[in-house]
Amino acid sequence: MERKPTIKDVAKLARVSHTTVSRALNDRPRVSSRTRDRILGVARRLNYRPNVAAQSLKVRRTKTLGLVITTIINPFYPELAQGIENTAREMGYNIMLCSTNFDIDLERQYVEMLRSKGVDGIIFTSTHLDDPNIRDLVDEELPIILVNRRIYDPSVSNRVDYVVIENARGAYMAVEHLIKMGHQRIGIISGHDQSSVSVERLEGAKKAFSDYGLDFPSALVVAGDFMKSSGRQAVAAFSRMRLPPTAVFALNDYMALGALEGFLDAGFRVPEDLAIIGFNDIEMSRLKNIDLTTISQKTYEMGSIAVRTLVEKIEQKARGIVRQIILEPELVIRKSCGFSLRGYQKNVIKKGPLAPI
Amino acid sequence: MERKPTIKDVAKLARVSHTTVSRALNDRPRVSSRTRDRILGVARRLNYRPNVAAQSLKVRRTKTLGLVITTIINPFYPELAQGIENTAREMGYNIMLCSTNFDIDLERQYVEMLRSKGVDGIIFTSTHLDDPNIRDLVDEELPIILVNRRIYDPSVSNRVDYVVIENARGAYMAVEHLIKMGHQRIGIISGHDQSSVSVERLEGAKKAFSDYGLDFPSALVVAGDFMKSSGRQAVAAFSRMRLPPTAVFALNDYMALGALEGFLDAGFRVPEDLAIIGFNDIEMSRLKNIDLTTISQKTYEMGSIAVRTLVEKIEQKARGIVRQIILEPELVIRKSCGFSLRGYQKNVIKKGPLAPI
DNA sequence: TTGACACAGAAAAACGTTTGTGTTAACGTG
DNA sequence: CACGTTAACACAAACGTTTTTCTGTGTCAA
Repeated sequence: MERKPTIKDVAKLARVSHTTVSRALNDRPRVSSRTRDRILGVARRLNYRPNVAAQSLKVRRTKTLGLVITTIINPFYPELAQGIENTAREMGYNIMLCSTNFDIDLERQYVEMLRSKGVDGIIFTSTHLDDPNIRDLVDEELPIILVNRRIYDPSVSNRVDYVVIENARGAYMAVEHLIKMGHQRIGIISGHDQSSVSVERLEGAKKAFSDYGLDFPSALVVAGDFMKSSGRQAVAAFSRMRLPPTAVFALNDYMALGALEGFLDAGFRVPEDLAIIGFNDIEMSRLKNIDLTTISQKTYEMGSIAVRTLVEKIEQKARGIVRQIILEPELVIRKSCGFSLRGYQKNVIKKGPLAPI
Repeated sequence: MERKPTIKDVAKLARVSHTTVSRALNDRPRVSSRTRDRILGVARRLNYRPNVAAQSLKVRRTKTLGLVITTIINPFYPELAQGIENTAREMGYNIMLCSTNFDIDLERQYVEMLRSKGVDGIIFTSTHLDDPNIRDLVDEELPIILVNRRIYDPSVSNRVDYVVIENARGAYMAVEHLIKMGHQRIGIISGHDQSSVSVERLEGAKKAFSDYGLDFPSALVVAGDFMKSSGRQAVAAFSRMRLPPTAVFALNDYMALGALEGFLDAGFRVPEDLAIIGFNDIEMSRLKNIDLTTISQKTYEMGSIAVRTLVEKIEQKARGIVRQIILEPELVIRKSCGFSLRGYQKNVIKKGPLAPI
């Protein structure tokens, strides 16, 4: 296997210095169009491709972005990843995929790898509430953007870009929907407690209860971890309660689907015996025969926006400006809460929040 | 933001030459353990991290693998990607994610990018039957491995590594199951015709029909593209037929689920009125209330094996040896074919293949 | 006719590593 | 005690680019 042609090989054949070749290739001024064409011709003929390692050693950028996620198995992420990858490609960047499996130490290792490999920026979807890895990155001014989750650490939280959904509002809508359907004993399956998503959705839920004059049912909150199996396990916990819930809000769809399975296995009918609502609107939830009522967000868009924002920062156009983008959630009513069964009107008309939202 | 520390900064503080630092860092012989420790200490103190661009410029490897897939949206891929990513990390490699959206020209662009970035090897899951990009790569002896799909081009097919499932056998099992359940008019939703997966599953299906003394129902074959929506569209095609099928074999689960939706929408009951079987056993198929009967394969394993095989090749341990690995499919009986409803025995006992398989 | 000035191009330095070749000093060994 | 060996390290070249600085050649106005 003969060596790959370098810029010098091109130079030799085109009878110019390698400097000139570099200029021609990069469309820089000081080359006549005649020589430029000649050089380009030779380059094509040799099938020349620049050595990116050498380039980035010199210009200190790699046109590569790191993407740090927890696990691509969680069906929320593929759509996000697709939005990220497509947009990155359009903008001339590649994506380095890193999955941390929820392990903050693995996250640290990955961050080190990414920095060592000289990525131009990092997209985080695995942020912990006070993630030390992110704190370091912010301090060192490597461009990063947080997606879906954000960081609360006050020393960095207002210096870092992010794009998230308005989780509190989405959760509010979810719980409100259940309340309007006539439920009072609403179980909640929470998520990983180091995730802002969990905190904010819980907070939104609380506000809904309070606005409707109900006590927050702390006893009905079961800990989950955003994965399907934990939804299933939550069902076991619910069924051991003296007064089990009549409806369940799972902080994400994946757990909601696990819960759905659990309830069906336990002989419940959904929505007749029990209502379930989730959050995210992943593809599974949309399946006929599943038809999970949920809060949707523009996941693909979120990824796409994240990349555009990050690249703007990298390419200096937005240095110094902090961009924190919050997207709108939307209630998607399907069948898992019995809306069509019971009729919205009957239960609702007389039930508005006690105070305006 | 002050410059990142280089090997020379470490050298200066440790009062040795940068050569010695390099040796110490890479655990090479010619350094006394006393100086090694001193150097390591300084490196840690400075938070030194090697510049991978410079390294790979010198040693011509990047410890990075390219992963080329069609689209991560197809739920078959996340599990595969997870297997690939986890194993790669364990072996010290990073993954560069590229999704081609089924566009062979985009695939070419990606391959160029990957080569330019100097990846040590590429994992392909988007292979076309006679993929010119792969042909080129094989000719240039860049280590690659094909996953899930393989290439037929005789000039390369026996020079390239791959790990696939025995598609023909799996499809055989699927069709056999339907035949044993008493079906004769079996519709088939095919996949992308440039994919070996499609060809081989079709072939396996044919053999099943022939072994059981049935004609291959060419008229009942509808073209799909492995995506869910095409499964749905296939239903429309089926329902326009004079003699519609009583059972459907979709070449993958994703299309099977689309078909399932289509049939349910059209008022069919599954499995009572119509049986559906898929291929891949993606997570969606396992959902309660979906319960798609299908052919399963060890997807995560497949990714993991692919990486291990590729890395072996890269690290010279297996240069020259061609490794073509074929995994076993397995029939997973759930509810979409009515097995439990009708009872296997009743229909089957007297129906064996006419000739031994 | 002579500077001034573009212009096209070359030469050389630099990016941060790794590695082959020197160089020195200490240490045996006969 | 002279000589070879080894350990421990330094020097310098090299990897393939980009970029700054330098050089030569026309061209044009004064």
